[in-house]
Amino acid sequence: MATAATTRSRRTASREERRRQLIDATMKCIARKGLSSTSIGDVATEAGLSQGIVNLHFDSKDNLLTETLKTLANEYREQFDKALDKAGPAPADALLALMRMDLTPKLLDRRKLAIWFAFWGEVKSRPTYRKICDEYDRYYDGVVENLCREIIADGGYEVEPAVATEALTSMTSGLWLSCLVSPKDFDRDVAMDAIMSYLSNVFPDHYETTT
Amino acid sequence: MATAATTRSRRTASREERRRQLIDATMKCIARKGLSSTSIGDVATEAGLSQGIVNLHFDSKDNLLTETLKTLANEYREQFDKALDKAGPAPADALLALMRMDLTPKLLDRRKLAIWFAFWGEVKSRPTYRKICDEYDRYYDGVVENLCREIIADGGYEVEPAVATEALTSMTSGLWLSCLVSPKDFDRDVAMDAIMSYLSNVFPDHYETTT
DNA sequence: CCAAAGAATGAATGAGTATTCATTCAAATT
DNA sequence: AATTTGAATGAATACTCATTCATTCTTTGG
Repeated sequence: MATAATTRSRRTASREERRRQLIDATMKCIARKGLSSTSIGDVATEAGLSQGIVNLHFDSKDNLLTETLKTLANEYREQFDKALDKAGPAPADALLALMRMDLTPKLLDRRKLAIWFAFWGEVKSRPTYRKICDEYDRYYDGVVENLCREIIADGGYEVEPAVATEALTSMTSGLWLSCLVSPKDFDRDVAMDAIMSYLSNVFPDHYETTT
Repeated sequence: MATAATTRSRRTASREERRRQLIDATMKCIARKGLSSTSIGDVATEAGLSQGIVNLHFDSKDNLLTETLKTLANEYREQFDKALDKAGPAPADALLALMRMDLTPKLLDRRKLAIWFAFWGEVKSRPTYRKICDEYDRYYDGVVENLCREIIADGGYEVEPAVATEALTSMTSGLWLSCLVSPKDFDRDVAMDAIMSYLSNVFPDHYETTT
């Protein structure tokens, strides 16, 4: 017992703990190697566990990936709701807070983006992925559209709420792509300015130009 | 034409013909089954040819995929250049033509989008893909930025050319995602309105509001 | 302290797949 | 026709990888 000092972390963990640990490992692998070359063995190794562990807790690789996507989407939603909560009651403030959130370093991190795009890349051929993404998107769009509607009513602007919503939400996901593909050129401030150029020109009374 | 191999007359085709045929088959497979479950055998079957054909013409699967991405990017660039050519000399017209092109049914087709996103999904883990995408993007951004610069100078607008460019190009790729994930809800007219809401508010003298 | 239950292992299995290459075939050349 | 050239085939090879499961290890409750 010379090596008694090595307090190996508990060999057994609760079901939820292990699932979460494996999902984290899956995300790391996808970010590093891509979805197409992430094997169940890679995930187990990344988690420091054995071959069979994934099927023990998730039954299949397919299921593991679906659960990973759900977790990713839930994490985003938590950020989203938290941003809404923190923002003041004014719709203009809330909308700005949501836009800022999308460019938060925590989210706008190439590893995280890589995972989102990995799943989006399979959306067409995997209806399950599409449904998950669609369901969450619908929620975000609803919130943004309501905010836009209030701002438009308040300011007497011409634009349709649905149109402004589409413009803003598209812009943020497009900025993500830009960050993923051209990390060298990508500038968070320019990205935020791009969003502000929309807000301050379409909703001028709510977002004064500071220039 | 169910399969490309309808012309059974010639068993042998020129090198370039076969390569193109195989790339087309690859695109179809990626759109249908996704990148991760497209095998070299699938591609050969889709092309109506035999197992070994891909490695005969492309040496490796990796190379086939890289060449497929290059072809996809070239096709986009052709559309881009053609749209620029057709548009009048006025920068505002040229910019509008480019935006319209991005929403052309020919490009905004879920099968095509699925291929783009499939490659973007692997960008982080495959430097080659990233380089190809980045290189083309740089070209488009340059053209759009020059158009924006001229429009801004002409209209005396406040916005930075780089900022307007980021806003517009991000919006179009974001709209693509929207079409891929929520095809039911996606509306081409709303998408075009979203772009117009930017143009007509940021460059009001160049894009009059028609409402 | 001892079972019983549950968690984790890791070797074995079998399906799938990229790549190779000896052979077959069609067209061009002599 | 006979020969040469290059395209195409498809069976064989040498992998990788998801899944299974008998066994081993930990914890817990009596």
